[in-house]
Amino acid sequence: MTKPKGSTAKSDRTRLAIESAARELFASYGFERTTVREIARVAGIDASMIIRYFGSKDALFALVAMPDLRLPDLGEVDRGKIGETLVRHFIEQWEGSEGGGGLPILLRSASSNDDAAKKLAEIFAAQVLPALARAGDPATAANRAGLVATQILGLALTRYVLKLPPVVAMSIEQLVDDVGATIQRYGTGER
Amino acid sequence: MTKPKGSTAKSDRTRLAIESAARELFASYGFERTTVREIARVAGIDASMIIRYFGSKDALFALVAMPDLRLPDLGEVDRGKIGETLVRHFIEQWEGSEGGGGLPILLRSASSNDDAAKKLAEIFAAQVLPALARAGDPATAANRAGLVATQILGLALTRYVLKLPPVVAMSIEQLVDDVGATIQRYGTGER
DNA sequence: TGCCTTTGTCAACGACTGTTGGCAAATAGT
DNA sequence: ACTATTTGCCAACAGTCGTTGACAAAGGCA
Repeated sequence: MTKPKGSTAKSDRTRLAIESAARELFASYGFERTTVREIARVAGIDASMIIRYFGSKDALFALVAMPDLRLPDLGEVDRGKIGETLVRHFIEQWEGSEGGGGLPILLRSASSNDDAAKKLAEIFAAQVLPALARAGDPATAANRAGLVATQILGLALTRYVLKLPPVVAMSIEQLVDDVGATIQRYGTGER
Repeated sequence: MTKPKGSTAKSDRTRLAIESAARELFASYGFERTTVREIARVAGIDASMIIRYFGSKDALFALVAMPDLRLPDLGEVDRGKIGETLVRHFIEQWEGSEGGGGLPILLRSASSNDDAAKKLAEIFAAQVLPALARAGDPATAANRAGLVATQILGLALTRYVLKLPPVVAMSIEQLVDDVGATIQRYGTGER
């Protein structure tokens, strides 16, 4: 084993440095184009340490690409402001520090990595779907969650991954207004 | 030079076989995970031929990843059916033969390939933006095109790249209805 | 002090990548 | 039929990838 009994070891700093570098590079370049040597360079240690600490590149990716969307309880927010609430929640998380909670990391790699795509699907099934089940007829929850996914992931893709100029240029408030109205309609099932 | 004067050469069949295999593999696995050896295997020839015919892997990709969206003239369609028209146009193109006109190819690779992302931005600026300029106030065209991009690319991503189950399960008519209403609002600027 | 586990570097492995040059077979032109 | 060009395969290159094992410094504990 590589792990001692306690967690007060001096090596925890290295461990965190590796995780931090991995998060940054995976988010910027995706899984395939991020090399363990580059992660090691940013973390300031040797590439072989990464294997010893985490077992493999895949294991390290699986560890840092576990997004927790931290969705609010939609049963407690104003029925008419579900869309606005959701969009603001996502944007503020993405705009915030440390890679926006891991979802951009997954999104970067999901297009060319089947495991990442599968994990993204699980995230939506496990977090978005149950949250939306409380915001309308549970029988149509999967349908509504799918529509929400097309718009939320499309927003994340164009603004943070592709960086399409007109989408990047828009203010948070405008996005909350325009996209929020769409999510409101998709999420609740209202016409 | 590798190209003779006329185009009646027997080698044109090989050229087309390479392009076809490249389109298929780039669309399925993206630029990074598609190897020239695999393209050659599918095309039934040697890998070195690809370099001789197209110069490099990048050049081949640039050639097959040139989507022409073939957007209809929005100035001639019913003002209230712009969203429906656009969504149906895109879906039918994607659902159709030969990789849906190249946009999925680009989308697969754009997440981890800067050139592909840049080209995708150009496509939208050169094709979607002018088409939408005729469907509302030209001053807000960029803004509206950006919003349309978030929804259209999000739909393509979730249905054809990530293959999220609830999105895949939806019928074309339902997508035209639900997503079409969003595009209608984004594209025309109406509330 | 001496010992043993941990932290780290270094060099190398086998597998893979895009790409190149040489040479056989097929084909076109005359 | 003879020749020159083109089409194709093969072997190999230089580079990079993830991963492994050996071995040197460092630190805790007796």
